[in-house]
Amino acid sequence: MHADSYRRFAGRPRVTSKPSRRNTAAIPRRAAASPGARPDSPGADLQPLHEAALERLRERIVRGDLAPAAKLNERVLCAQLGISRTPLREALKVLASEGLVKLLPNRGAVVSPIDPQRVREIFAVLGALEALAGELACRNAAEADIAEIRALHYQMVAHYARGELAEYFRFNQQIHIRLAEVGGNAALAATYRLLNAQVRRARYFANLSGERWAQAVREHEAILEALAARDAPRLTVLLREHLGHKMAAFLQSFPADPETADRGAASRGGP
Amino acid sequence: MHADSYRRFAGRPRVTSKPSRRNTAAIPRRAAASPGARPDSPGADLQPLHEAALERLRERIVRGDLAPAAKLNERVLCAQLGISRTPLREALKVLASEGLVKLLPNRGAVVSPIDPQRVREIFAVLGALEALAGELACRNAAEADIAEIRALHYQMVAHYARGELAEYFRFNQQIHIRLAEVGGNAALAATYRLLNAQVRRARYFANLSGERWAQAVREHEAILEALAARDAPRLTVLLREHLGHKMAAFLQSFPADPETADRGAASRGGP
DNA sequence: AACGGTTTTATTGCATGCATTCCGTGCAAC
DNA sequence: GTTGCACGGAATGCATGCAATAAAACCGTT
Repeated sequence: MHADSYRRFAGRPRVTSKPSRRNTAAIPRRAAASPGARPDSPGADLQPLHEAALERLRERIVRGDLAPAAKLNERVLCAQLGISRTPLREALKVLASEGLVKLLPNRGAVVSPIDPQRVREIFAVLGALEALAGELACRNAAEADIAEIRALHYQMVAHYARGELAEYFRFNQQIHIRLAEVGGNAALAATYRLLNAQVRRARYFANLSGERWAQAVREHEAILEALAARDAPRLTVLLREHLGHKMAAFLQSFPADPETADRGAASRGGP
Repeated sequence: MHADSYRRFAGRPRVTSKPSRRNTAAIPRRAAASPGARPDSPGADLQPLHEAALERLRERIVRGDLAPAAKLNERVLCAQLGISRTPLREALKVLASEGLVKLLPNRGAVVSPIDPQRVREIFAVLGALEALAGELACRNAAEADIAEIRALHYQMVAHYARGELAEYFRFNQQIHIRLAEVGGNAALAATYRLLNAQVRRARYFANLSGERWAQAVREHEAILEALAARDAPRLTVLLREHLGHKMAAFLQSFPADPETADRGAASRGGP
């Protein structure tokens, strides 16, 4: 990881000199408005520090920058983010409620360790959510939405062709997120994002073989076509298979306890 | 502005080395400035204040004590809970991430208003989750789990027979929660609880007619029997129908104008 | 050297002070 | 009568200080 990624947040090391004006330098305070608004729009509301810290920390955890089980020292994070402990602690509480951080009372916070059993469980829930998402997408998505997903797909394929794993994965995630969004159910999309963030961290532990990677791309291709044809039953099956393969790839790195394996199994039931 | 003098001696020796009891868990009604002894309950556990505040506020919101769209004044809540603003604000941030509270930057927090469209969306997600929960319950629940749900069911029926709506509803909720739990998927249960809490508040807007109430009890009866028989396909259908009826009952009686969200006691003792 | 208990140190949890922002109010201008 | 704006009270956002707690270091005893 290049150190420059953090430079934007280390710009104000002297917060403690005297009671001065509010911190405005370390975390660039951009508009908290809906996507589409320019970050530097004049007159836009500034994002509160606790919210900025939340997003930065969540990003770092999901990206694996902050490794599972890593200790989160408040003082260190404050220095890195250039904020005081109050907004940082507010952010940590939210991350804990999201499941990305574990709070040990009087002993600080750690990044949630990756528990294979828990990952299995989340995969099962994601399976149910994706099935619903697929149905809603087939029914409600605008043609423009599908076109956008197709564009994302081609970008993803381009990165696949170049062997750019990180970029590939980014678009891969975007496709799944958009699929959950275009059905028009915001609560579904939010829930999907929440759970997806928790398993996204596990991707580093799944060794993506060349064959599996190619297969995943083919599966995405089929998913896209089923969506374009608005063939909900077929899309549901494809999504379930795709997720099952993804989980299997993960479980290869984390051997499963056969006794409890079926507890997290993806939902059955024919289309 | 007064330039407050900063004490330079940071290494101030600590006076106390005695194992003094932590502030409290029950959240005292008085200012915690005095470290003096207080006749607190003997079973005082060591729950942090922000966590205790979180649970209390969540309970009050879900129960409707804090009505939808009610303004949450920090100082008032601090006085009610007997804590300072720091842990209170941490709790509010978590409630916001759970969707029970809406934060208006620089303008405070309000209890999330009940948006019929959002409730519909959540019902759809709950449907997908209940379907998965039913399958897992049929497959994995221990006989003791089913017996426990049956016991809850009978208690619920008893309250129905007495016309005790609040108690009936409490057991009703417990049954659904347990159903999500006994399948052994903790992530599913947590997600279900999270979303369920958001729609539970809407129950006051659904006027439960005598006929609908009786029908709901019959539906629960059938659900219980399908679970006892571990008939997953039938259970899935029953759960979906039950949820559909619940949503229909809510949507029928929800006031057309969302501004009528003014029932319930917003805050006792407030101005 | 190992062990139990005590002091030290680092870190968390909470309360509080202060600057900033928002909103209502009153007054002036149109 | 309406609009615009300055002013003031009130509430929020954040930084910081202090107490409480757990881990680490210490130290004498066996």
